[in-house]
Amino acid sequence: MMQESGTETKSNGSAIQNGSSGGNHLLECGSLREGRSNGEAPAVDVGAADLAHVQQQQALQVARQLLLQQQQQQQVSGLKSPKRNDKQPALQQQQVATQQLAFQQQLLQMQQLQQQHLLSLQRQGLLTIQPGQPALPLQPLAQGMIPAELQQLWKEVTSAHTAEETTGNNHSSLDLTTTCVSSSAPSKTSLIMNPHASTNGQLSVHTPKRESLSHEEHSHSHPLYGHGVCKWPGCEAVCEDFQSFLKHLNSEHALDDRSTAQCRVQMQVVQQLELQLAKDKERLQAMMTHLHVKSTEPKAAPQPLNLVSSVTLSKSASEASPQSLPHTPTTPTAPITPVTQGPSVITTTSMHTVGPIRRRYSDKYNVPISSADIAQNQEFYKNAEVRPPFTYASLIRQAILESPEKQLTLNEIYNWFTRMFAYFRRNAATWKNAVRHNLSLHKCFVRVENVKGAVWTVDEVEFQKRRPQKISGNPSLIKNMQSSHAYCTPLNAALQASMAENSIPLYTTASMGNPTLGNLASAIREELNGAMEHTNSNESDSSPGRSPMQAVHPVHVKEEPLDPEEAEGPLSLVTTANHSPDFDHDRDYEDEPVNEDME
DNA sequence: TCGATTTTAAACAAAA
DNA sequence: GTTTTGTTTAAAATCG
Repeated sequence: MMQESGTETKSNGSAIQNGSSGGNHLLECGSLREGRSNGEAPAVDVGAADLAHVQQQQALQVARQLLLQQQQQQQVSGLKSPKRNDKQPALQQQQVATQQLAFQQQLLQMQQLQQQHLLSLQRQGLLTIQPGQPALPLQPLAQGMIPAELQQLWKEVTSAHTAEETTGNNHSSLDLTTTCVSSSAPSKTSLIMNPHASTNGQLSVHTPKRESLSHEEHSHSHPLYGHGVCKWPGCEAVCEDFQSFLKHLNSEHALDDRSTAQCRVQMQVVQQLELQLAKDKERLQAMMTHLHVKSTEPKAAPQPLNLVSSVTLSKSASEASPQSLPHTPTTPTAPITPVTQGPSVITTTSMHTVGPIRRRYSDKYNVPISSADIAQNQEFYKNAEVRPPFTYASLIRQAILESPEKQLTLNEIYNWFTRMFAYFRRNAATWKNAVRHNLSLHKCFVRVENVKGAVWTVDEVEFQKRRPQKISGNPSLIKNMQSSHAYCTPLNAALQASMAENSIPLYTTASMGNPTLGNLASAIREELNGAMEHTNSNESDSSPGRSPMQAVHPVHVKEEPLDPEEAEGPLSLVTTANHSPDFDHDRDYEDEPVNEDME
């Protein structure tokens, strides 16, 4: 009973209080982050140099353990002698040579496994090798595993072996601090295997602080254990408790070729992600520089470019959530709608300083084109409390057309709004009133008495009746539209590639996996093609502008008049929507009370 | 400047 | 009686 009624018509203040976005948004945030932390796109916050260094350390660590393990095995199998020392240099040398050979073979195996895995990743689109990069990271075991390094490593290991023997320390537990201390590389300290790792062969760099974690804490913070599942790459074995997890680790992920290779692969994955992130950051900076974007906070919440130049937050939104935008950490990506009205200065605060600004008709021609655009924008608006640059009528229509039966109740329309747009998770009183108002105002929305009650449908004919002549007669708009169409594709491709390269979960699971988005994509293609068709019929029949799109996504071209109403944005679509709007992928919102019973 | 359109606010009534 | 739904009016803002 907390719906907008009562508070709705009084002031925004109460509506703001009723707004669900705050808490829900945090939930989204958590969910998203968790999704990302599940392996696909780990948050890497170290510099490339640091990462490389750590990886190098880890590589050395792997190799050390391989050797130590071999040595131990040999000792256990009878090679060890109580008095084996310098008195038998020839025998030892022979052993050393054998071990070195085996060691190199192991390295080779690891390298091959690693390359296979990377190839696999590349095939899956999880990794993309840039043209400037080598086709595959063929450098031996990542960085530094050159022959000289191997020799150095071998010296370390053998010296450790000797030290172990001389100290009489022949128990099976390996303490690599000893190794490091006694090695010729004193800088490589702090490589301590934790108690768990010492038994399971887990490779990790632990700080003393980490070492001091209690068992309880550790069980909660172990990066390979979470939600009762082993998070070892490709494992996902269910472990009821931490103890069973440890057992599982020891049994299934012991120190062997496979585990070490997987470790190496993981390192490579992280490295690739880091490299990609760095490249994309650089790319973003260059783009923003090129667009004269003033941004002192590159990590600030991304903003849809079109929203600043063409459409920005409404007055109520600005007043209601003056800090919502910069505090939107979950935005996976900004809409890639291009700016078509000249260079605009985009700042992180501009949206709040502009005051009441409304959409322009020209937004129609700023709409993104490709499915990736739609998907990305969808994701953006789902997570960022940014006002979508679409009219209420367009949104309502889209909501209805997405429904399986092309009809929705008012409450279902409400839910669609809140589900698809974070912006509409607050100020419910305002926008719900607007929705109702639009439903009543526009003739294209037809109320139908149903068995369950009243539902709303869309009268497409009526919808498209409205002022079709306006667009075709405006050369500037047409030009905008075409130019937009022309250059937003590479933008989208770039983003899509970037997302794919980084295997951002949002992209793969939510955007691409959501049938609604595909529906939106096809719908907008239709709309655009219709617009282009219309445009071209008025100007010239040659249609170079749309050819790229159609080459990739041949769609039906609708001969339909465009009207400002439907043309306000990506969601104002002449759609043949036929997908079920069951938002299985939107579980972030499904459990929100706001969706079931708005405020 | 003007007309068209959209958004926002508000009042009101009917239905659930 | 309360809430939801639906209608209508009005004003402000935006854009061509």
